[in-house]
Amino acid sequence: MNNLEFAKIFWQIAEFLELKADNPFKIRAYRAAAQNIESLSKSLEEIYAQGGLKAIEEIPGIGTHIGQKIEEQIKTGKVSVLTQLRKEFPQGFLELASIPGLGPKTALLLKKLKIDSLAKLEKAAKSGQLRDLPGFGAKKEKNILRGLNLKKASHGRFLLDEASAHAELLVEELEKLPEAKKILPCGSLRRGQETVGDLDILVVSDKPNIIMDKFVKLAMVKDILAKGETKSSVILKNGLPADLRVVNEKSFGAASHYFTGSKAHNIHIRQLAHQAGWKVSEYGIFNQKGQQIGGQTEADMFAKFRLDYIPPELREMRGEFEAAAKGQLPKLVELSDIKGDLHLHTKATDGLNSIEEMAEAAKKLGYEYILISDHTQSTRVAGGLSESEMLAHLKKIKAANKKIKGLEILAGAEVDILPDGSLDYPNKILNQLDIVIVSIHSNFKMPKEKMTQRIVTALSNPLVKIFCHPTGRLIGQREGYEVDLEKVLPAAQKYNVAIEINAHPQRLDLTDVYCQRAKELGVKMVISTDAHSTDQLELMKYGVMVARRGWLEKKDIVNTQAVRDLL
DNA sequence: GCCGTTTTCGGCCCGACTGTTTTCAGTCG
Ligand SMILES: Nc1nc2c(ncn2[C@H]2C[C@H](O)[C@@H](COP(=O)(O)OP(=O)(O)OP(=O)(O)O)O2)c(=O)[nH]1
Ligand SMILES: [Mg+2]
Ligand SMILES: [Mg+2]
Ligand SMILES: [Zn+2]
Repeated sequence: MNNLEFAKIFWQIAEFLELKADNPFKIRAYRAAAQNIESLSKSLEEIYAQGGLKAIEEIPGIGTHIGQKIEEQIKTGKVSVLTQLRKEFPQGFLELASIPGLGPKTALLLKKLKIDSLAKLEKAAKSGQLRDLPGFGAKKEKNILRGLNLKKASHGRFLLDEASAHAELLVEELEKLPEAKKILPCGSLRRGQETVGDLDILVVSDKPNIIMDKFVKLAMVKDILAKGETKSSVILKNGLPADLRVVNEKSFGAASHYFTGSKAHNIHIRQLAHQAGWKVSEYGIFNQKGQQIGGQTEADMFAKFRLDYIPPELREMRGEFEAAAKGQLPKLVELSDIKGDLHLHTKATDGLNSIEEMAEAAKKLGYEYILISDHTQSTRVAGGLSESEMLAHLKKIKAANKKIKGLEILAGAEVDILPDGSLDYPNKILNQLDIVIVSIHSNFKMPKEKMTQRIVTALSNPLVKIFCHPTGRLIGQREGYEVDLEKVLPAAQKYNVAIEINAHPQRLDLTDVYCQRAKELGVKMVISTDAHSTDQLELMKYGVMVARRGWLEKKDIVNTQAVRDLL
């Protein structure tokens, strides 16, 4: 069982306990444990195999009880508490609480009335059965119907590029309002999380009512969920929800910190405030008399606690406070550090543009080099090149490199790793390439052991320099193949192969927590776009975000180096 | 259920919006 599956056990236990109106702090404890398990870069199974229950209990947020449940799952394949809870609730009941605006209290009430599925709820609401319940009324009943519709129409989480694009559009609209003095997109988007649930936009203004009135009337707004004088929530026409928060200038720092999150990070800084005899809210840092003593700038939110500034991408409760207190935060890699793109395609295979077009676009980004890396023969669906076609393609790349000044065009290929771990071309072809990058495009459904061996075998070829999109996952479409990164990463280190952070918003592969692990193991990383067209070269920023979330610095990233120092 | 440079017991972040209330509960950020 992988860590995400372990985490899911505890997310579910938390959910069930909430629906039983159990102790809220116990529920929070389960959620904290789930969150921390998702942040681990080593598998619980492996931690357990190496250090037993004791090692498991050293994980933050995991104590004797949750530790025992992990042990039970490993030993017996189930957690009896969860099995029991599942029996207490009818199938489909959990879905009720996923309706926006309908929480655990209401769900519990509905259960008593035997309304325990979405269909039954809809029927009850439509026939006016809910309005007479205690604490209910006609409006609440209508809101439940609206919530049902919202859930049906819900798009789920959004990829980073679509969320970013809509944030930019929304910011453009808000910039037209003279009452808006500052506008800052916050939330998971600012933290560079791989998917985004909603936009969280902060505005500074002394005229919050005017901002709110104009905000909810914007053409891009489809539905208004709530509207107050400091906070409003809407759904945009593309289905993306957006929250707007308006504060005074003097609260800008505290509010941007609050609204950027993460929630767990926020709670921690509020606990630090408590220890110092202060209080932190989105309005500032306050002393016991209630006077504001800080929080006008975001930097001050850290400085007041003797912490170095923690960049948004690190605010995930993954050790950032300890590092900031000791002055040991990494100096994170930046987009402007990137000197080239080492994974791109042309119309020789499944790309849209020519070598020259890709090169010109790369020059416009200020790059020093690119690697043309088209597909190889086994990847037929992508127009993979036969040996002779590749040799001809090579000549074209070399010719383009001669022709185009101010950019080094390196000749490479994204060589398929065959099921037995051998490569799609013999070494006599690979020898002629400047840089060989490799990846898996077929036979995804191998057992973990075999897949791991397949990859390690490929990486052991001394001509191989980069392993691309190492897990093969496509966000929202398919899980990655089963692979033991605890073996692949050390192999990459041993054979001096760099691991790719694929910057495509649907891949973002390797993920942040494994980037951190790779760094620990001394593995070099490279950030590449896998661009299939000139405009996709600009996806680099999303890969940089992943690297930053993985605590990586310029020196950890191969393509921040000059071309002569590459690999 | 977790956790401890004041604690191994008694805390656990703080505030906005809505609908139903006549002072607050529920839900959410
Ligand atoms: N202090 C505190 N802050 C919270 C809480 N819930 C949310 N926040 C803050 C931190 C979040 O990053 C920010 C925006 O909330 P969201 O629900 O939109 O979460 P976020 O953007 O992190 O993730 P998302 O991708 O939208 O699911 O508000 C909370 O319970 N307490
Ligand atoms: Mg959000
Ligand atoms: Mg939000
Ligand atoms: Zn590719």
